[in-house]
Amino acid sequence: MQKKNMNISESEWKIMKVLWEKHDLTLKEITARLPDSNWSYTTIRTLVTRLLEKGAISADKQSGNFRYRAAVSESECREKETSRFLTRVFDGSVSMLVSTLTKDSSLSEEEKKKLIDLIEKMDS
Amino acid sequence: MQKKNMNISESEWKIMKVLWEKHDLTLKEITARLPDSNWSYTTIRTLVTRLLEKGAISADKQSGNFRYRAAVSESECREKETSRFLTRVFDGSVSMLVSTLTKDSSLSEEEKKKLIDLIEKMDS
DNA sequence: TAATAGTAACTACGGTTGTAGTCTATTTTA
DNA sequence: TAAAATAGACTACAACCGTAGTTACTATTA
Repeated sequence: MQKKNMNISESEWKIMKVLWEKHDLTLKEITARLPDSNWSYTTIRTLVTRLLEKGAISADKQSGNFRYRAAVSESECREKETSRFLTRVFDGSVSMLVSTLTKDSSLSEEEKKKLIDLIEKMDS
Repeated sequence: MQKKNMNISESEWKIMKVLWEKHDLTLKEITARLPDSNWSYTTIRTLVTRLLEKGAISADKQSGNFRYRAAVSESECREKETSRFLTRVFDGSVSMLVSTLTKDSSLSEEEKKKLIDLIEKMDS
């Protein structure tokens, strides 16, 4: 509905990820794609309902059961979340964020290469 | 108290930032350093109390009023938040995050330079 | 058609967060 | 010393979040 400044909670993000990967899924299919969550069926339903209320996803019942699909794009949500996060934690300073990222020991060599690649391309 | 997996909310972050910048402040001094917030005195007090309960800050009353100081470091909090954020939004992929950052048009030339600098130094 | 099972809707409930008021104790000032 | 200001403790309350149960509807199957 509103779509502006919508807030997707941590649990809801997991649902969104499923629907970004593949859309027009039924609740059952969503559930099947969340094997690592120990959520009950009703919990997943509640999350889906809340996302519907927020306008983050839409429901469509052509035949049989409702099929749900993301109504907002992954990149859009990522950008918004990143922006909020950046402001809250790093006062909007990208370089401080990246500085923290590079300090993180869990950064693999491969990731580092990708990073460098990205930055190099960005400047061109 | 607990210190592990403590969650600092958006509003609470603003308090923490003040106390990271300068410690041993009284409530009044904290308030004075939050000119952009329209919080009432009691709101700030509530936030400070909650941070105390969470163990994120400590209070000390040597003489006169309580003086508050951060009990957790800024870098520690930033790392934790970054890690949580990265997992939630980017499935832990640093390169996807950086990719999103570089797409952000609000990135200044100066920031870009800093970024490149950071990455170059990181690899050495 | 009646029982069963799956789906959707409604309800629940404690914890967190944003935001702030009131009451009480202490300190300062007239 | 009495009044006023200040600080701290306790209380409030709605929205949001994590998690899930119960009820009602619908479709399938015996």
